[in-house]
Amino acid sequence: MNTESYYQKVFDLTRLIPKGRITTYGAMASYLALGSARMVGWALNKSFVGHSVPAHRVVNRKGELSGRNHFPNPELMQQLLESEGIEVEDNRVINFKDLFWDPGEELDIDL
DNA sequence: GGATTGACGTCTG
DNA sequence: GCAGACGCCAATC
Repeated sequence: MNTESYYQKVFDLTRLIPKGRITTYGAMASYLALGSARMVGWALNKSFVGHSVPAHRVVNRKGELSGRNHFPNPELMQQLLESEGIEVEDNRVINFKDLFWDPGEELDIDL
């Protein structure tokens, strides 16, 4: 059973995001049955406190780097995404729909 | 203890 | 199709 807090699940799921892929708050919230995408954002906000989580791979429904402002450096998030081969323009992921990773398809990594 | 905010999403107009 | 309002649940002030 999961004695961990709901954000612990978010941390784990966020770490499972394959490199070069991104996901949305709503997808994670739906998969983890949190009830609201805001809970995911809340969890990731604490993720920086003693938790190394690739939160830069998590964007909103619009593929927008909404949380970049909460990073140590706003440009860090975009830089990390570009470093993984993700194209980012105007704080938004270009091939967002193509790079979108669904929590239920975590086995669809490779290729 | 109450009110507001918060890395969002969906519905209605 | 775009804009605005409401809803979610938890944490912080």
